[in-house]
Amino acid sequence: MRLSQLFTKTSKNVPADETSKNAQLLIQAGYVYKEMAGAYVYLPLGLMVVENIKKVVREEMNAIGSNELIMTGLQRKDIWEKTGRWSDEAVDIWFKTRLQDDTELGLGWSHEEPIVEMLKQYISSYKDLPISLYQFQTKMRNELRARSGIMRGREFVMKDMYSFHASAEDLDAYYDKTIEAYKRVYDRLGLADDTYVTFASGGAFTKFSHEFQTICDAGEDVIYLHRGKNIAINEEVIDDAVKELGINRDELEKVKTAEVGNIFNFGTQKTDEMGLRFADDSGNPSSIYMGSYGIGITRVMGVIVEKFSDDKGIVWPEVVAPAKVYLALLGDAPEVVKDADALYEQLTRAGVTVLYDDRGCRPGEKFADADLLGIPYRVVVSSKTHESGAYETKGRTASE
RNA sequence: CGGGGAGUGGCGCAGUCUGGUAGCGCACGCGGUUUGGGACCGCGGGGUCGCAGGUUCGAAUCCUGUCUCCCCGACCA
Repeated sequence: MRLSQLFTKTSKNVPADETSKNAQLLIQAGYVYKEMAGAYVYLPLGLMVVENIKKVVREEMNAIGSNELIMTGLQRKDIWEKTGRWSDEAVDIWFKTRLQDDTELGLGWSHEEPIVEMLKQYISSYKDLPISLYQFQTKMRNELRARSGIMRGREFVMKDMYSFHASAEDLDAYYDKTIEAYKRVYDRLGLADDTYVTFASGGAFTKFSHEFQTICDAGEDVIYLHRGKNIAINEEVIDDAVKELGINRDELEKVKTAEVGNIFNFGTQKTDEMGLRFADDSGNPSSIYMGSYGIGITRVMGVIVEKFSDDKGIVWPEVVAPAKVYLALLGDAPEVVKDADALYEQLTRAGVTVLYDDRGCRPGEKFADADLLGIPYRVVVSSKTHESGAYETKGRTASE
């Protein structure tokens, strides 16, 4: 992409009404625009990052046999009433609205109930199981207080996956498979070193659910960690977990984290409540086992910015960066422009993503923007490089 | 929802205490000089001070109400 054609620009001033690092840097660099508290526009560069994260997640979910779909943002009241989760007492973050004929609707904050309802039409026999489905959805949650920039919004992009099984064993096996897939996701996103599979509350069928927690000062969670044994426990279940796992609490280190993913074993509770069943090999109706697995895509983006930045700006891991190379054209000498144009084309043809800074601004501004934007590699094309016949390249974090 | 802070050109701020009809930096436009780490000089455009009401000859400034934003807490299937 040519920067001369990009409508956003970087700013020297950071917004005063944001104190979180991720929001400041993302707004300053032109990745996001704040529409209101907890709701951000993903501008062209920001969208590229979101899509890059989604690509990694998509590949790993596909690899464990899940099917992608997109469900609706509008949701039916009657479906959620079946599990008692329509009421504001049960779920206090609902955005609700109504049709012109006064029919009440909800804006999706999760899709467990709707997907179970939908599957009644597609699952009838054990031959139809197991099934795993996922989507990237904009979730709407009426949080009391939005905060931490894009890390906790009222509207955010989430990957949610749901799996359905004929037996508890089959669900357990898939649950474990998903844990491994999630590990690969965070590994590819550059977060592996600081991300822990964490025991947490909320399992309906098992004692604990699992969360993926990334060490991050801007996070909202606290976990207890044993780096050596690779054990992590959310503060909310620390007493139970210590007992259950037979470990000494004193050996655990207390750290602040951000929840970047979670997985739930629902057992047959939800499918039973909603009447989703299958015929086993004897033709008898049987309960279906369900798992639910989430990754906050935009939150992950925020966490990455929080963790990977320096005094000059963002330092994106290569897989998520909006481009791999920042091509800085210095000066406007025709032969130099020709060099840069040619290199841009050559790299693009070779499948290397490039932000081509063909703007008429001064070198210092281009270097500063390259750093602020956090592009992994910078290539300079100038009259000097035209003379020498060699381009200058530099890694984002390399010193001059 | 409780506590604290803040709303003044697109962004960052000063001015508010001690009312007299708005200023600076960035950004933007024009001209010129520049051109390897966010250049410099000159000229210029853009706000009526979150919104509503009140006090006053006169309100960004005082009073009342209200909306919004940020931080801490509570909350977070």
